[in-house]
Amino acid sequence: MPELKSRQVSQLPPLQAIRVFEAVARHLSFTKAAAELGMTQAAASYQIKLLEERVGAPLFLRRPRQIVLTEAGQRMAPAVSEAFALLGGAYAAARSGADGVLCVSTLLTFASNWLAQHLGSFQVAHPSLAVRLDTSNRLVDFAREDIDIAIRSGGGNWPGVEVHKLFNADFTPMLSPKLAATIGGVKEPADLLRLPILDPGDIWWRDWFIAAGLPVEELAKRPGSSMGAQAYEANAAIAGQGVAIVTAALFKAELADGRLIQPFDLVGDDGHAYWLVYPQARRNVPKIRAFREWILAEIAGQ
Amino acid sequence: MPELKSRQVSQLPPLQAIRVFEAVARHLSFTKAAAELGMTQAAASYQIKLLEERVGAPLFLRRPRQIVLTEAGQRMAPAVSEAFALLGGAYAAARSGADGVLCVSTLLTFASNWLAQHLGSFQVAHPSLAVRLDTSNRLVDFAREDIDIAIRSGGGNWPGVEVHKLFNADFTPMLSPKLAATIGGVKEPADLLRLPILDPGDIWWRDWFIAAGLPVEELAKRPGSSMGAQAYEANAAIAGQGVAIVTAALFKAELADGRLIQPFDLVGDDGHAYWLVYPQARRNVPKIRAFREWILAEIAGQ
DNA sequence: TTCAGGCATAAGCCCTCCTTATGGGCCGTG
DNA sequence: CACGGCCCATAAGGAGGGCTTATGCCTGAA
Repeated sequence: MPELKSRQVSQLPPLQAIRVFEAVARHLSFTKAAAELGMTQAAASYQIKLLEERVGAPLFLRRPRQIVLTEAGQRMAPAVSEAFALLGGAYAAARSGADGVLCVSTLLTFASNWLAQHLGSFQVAHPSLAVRLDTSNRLVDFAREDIDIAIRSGGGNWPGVEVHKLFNADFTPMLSPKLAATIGGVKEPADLLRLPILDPGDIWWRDWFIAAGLPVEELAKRPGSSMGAQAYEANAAIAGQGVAIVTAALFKAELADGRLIQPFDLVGDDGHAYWLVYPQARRNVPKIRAFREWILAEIAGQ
Repeated sequence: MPELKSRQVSQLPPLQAIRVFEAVARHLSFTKAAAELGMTQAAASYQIKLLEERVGAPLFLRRPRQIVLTEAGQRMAPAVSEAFALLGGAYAAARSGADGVLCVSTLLTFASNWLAQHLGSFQVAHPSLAVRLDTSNRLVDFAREDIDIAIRSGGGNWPGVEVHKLFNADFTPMLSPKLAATIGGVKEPADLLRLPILDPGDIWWRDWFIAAGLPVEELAKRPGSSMGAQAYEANAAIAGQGVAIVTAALFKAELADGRLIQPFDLVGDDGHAYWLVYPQARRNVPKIRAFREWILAEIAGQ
């Protein structure tokens, strides 16, 4: 589409030439401007000549020891300088601004039970980085959502993204000590059958029942009601409403202070895990690197 | 100097990519922006990808039927648009501004005796063009002075410039009728010897004396005092102070109304002429073309 | 289900733009 | 007054950026 091109070219200045012009106008020297721009004096001369032909008038007067702006050049220089300052500012803002806010997409339970307790140390380590949490159970698509990094659970084989395993998504029943006491304590898996089971339709219950040698049919009999997130079911369990099956690693605090107890060492594991995920192409972006290094160290150290 | 280059590149955005970004951000469409810029959709996609890598963050979210700006993109877009508006304005101003003022370097006599009487018709024909006269006898150097077009006298063979002959710089004696009357009229060349001669050192006098068969030695006897411009000597002649040797074409008005008379048809001609001169490279600049066409027509028509 | 619209990607080529090399003009200096 | 230095212009040549063409994928509409 040559006609379009020519139209375009005629109404917009050649940008590289303008960049050179700006520098030359500032230094009033081809040589110095070229040095600033990291090119040779000849290149600067070439670009200015190009621009002068485009504008249709000389922009500089070549005097013996120096150059000065022509009338046309004087008209152009201030606005051009201002425009470049704007561009530089916008660019820097986008760069640092992008570095200044980290958007983390995370699963609800991970956010409330792990991030909430650990994020403080990240913010201490990176005071200039603001973290914006985006809680969602969807599998985030980095091309479609404004997300820098995500916590996902699953098999870990997603294309186009870098993944780091945080911990296995194992699962084991948990309940409040008070509820356990109502039946004189939970000693063996079968004791659970005497208690309400939260979200009995969860595949995890089935797996765990099988592993524990309990009859799976019992699950089907129960009223099924899922709350959609481990954190909610754990809260229900803490409130004494039943037994939840959750990932132990996410409830260390509750286990430690006795709000929940884990009656059996037996944990189920379907091979799923919690993963840190981000686009491969962005692995070296500072804020992403910072978050990755922090979370991996934090997980390893706890 | 690779280190300079890399420094530079890291602190200034890639301009072509930014230009594309601006268009894409405006249209929220790669395809439309590419069309506006006169390139293919693939090229736009390529440039945006490049810029996103440079910025370190995606600038657009690719949604099914459209794209939207990311946070980083939103931060960048307004300033970038503004910067381009500035650049466009500056460029246009330089272009049209340059078209709006025509700087003419002219010889003093030509200015006062020809341009002053004719320029009006040029300004009527080109009301948007302001003419700035720069009177000087120096041979103007277009590279060093802010001059668009010049009137010169001389042989007409200057390198690098376009020349058009206006009229021959011939020369012939002129004097006021009153002065002629003091010796009973000037009938033949020898009569001049009885009158004061203005700037007898002028080479033109010598040439004309030879052509007229007068003794050249007479000239050397006279007190030499040059006024440096034909117009001044002509004024002296009009005032009756002596005989001047000037170019007839420049004094048509004075001859017509009788302030001056040209006693002899004999004119000298050393091959010099008055020329219109401008840089070859700028022959198609509108204002230069306009002035050239006007002055040639004016000269031819009078 | 098919079609159309829109973006991404790969391969390849052209042309821009930069470099090196050289020359000219002007200044200061010995 | 000649010489060297500074600065810009110009020519020739080469490398790589950036564009095009071609193709694929995805999604929403008919």
